[in-house]
Amino acid sequence: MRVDRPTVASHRAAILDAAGRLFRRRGIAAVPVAEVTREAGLTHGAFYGHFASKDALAVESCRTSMAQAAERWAARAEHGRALGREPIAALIEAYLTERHRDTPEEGCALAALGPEIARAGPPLADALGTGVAALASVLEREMARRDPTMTEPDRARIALAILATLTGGIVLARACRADPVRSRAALDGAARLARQAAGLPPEPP
Amino acid sequence: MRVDRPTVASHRAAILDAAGRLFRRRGIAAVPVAEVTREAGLTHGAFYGHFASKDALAVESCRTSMAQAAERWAARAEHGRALGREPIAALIEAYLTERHRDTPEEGCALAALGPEIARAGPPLADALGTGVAALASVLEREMARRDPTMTEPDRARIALAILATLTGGIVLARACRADPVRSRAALDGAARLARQAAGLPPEPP
DNA sequence: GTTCATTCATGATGATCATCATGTAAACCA
DNA sequence: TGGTTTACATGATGATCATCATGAATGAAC
Repeated sequence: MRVDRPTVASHRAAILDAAGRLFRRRGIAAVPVAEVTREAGLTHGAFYGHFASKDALAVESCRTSMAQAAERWAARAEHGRALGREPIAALIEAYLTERHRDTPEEGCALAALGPEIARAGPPLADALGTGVAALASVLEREMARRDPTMTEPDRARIALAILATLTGGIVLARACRADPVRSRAALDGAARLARQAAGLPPEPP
Repeated sequence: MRVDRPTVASHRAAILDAAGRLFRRRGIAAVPVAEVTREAGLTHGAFYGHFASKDALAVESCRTSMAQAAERWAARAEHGRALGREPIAALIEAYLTERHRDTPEEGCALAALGPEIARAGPPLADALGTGVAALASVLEREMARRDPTMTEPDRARIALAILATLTGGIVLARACRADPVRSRAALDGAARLARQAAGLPPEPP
């Protein structure tokens, strides 16, 4: 049963989308190819017509997840600015939420899969590195806009520090999920510190 | 071939030690039981005399890795103080190093396995949660010592913020390992921010 | 409309593992 | 010291997967 071209494209997109969600929720190694295709409305046999291997899917999935995250960040910063909100503060608040902690399948791939992907070989690990650069550059751009006198290395360092605190905040909040008070405090503490790094007042307005 | 009691204990310890290193280096799912026992100088058949299952080993391994880390932190803080160094500053500097980034098998289990373990069921995830509490309490103790007027929730929040930045700093540095300059900047930026969170001067003395 | 290429479903195949079964030799104990 | 228990090695077993092979059905190109 052959299908028309747009349908083929939608099948590929569905596989990629299902993989993005399943991988972030359960880890790449823990998700069988057959489950990804089932979630996409296909059977396992259809898979290798779209991707060369599970590894290739992981690379592509990492790439798109991270690229989408960078776009979302840029859009959220812009949206915040349009509402008179400090863009970086808007990003921080949107990131360090209980919702993000509890729905990794819709969240940041760096926080959900960072260690697993970083352990992988060059093609996959490089995709993550590229994604990290994209996220950092969103933060750097916003900082440059606010304080054009800051040197580029300083901007980079601070952007990465914010990114580390955001990622670590979610990882930590998930790690102590069984203790809701502590988990909540991890989100709050990380958010305050990230605001501090960005030179913003400690309290959300 | 039976072995005497002390040898049995040393075999169990060797399995636990090998598991701790292999799991942190490659991830729990990626390491076969047979490899753990081989690394411990035994064969796969010996395993189930010591642990009920691979899952049980993972729980025990997480427990001991985190407990050892908490002891190491406490000792390092003490050692720093003995040398006239600010204890939290000493912890931060020891944590955010290229060596830690490059040798996960000797490093922090939270940074190496946090997401993978947090996804797991209660017995394993709870072990991580307990470990996080232990690490946080080392930081809280030091902060209480420096500023006894601080409220307990504030201490907890700041301790978790520091922990998030440390963990995130290593995760991030590993994620962009292919770009040495950026990776180094992630370590430096996270270290500065962590010092700031602790109320210390930005520059290492 | 006919032919050809292609997409998907079904059903292998072979590898990798976790776990279990069995035998053996040595430690423990009476 | 002799009988019993036990820790370990070897060698299944069965499950889970990634990947491949085949065939049917249908879009696409002429």
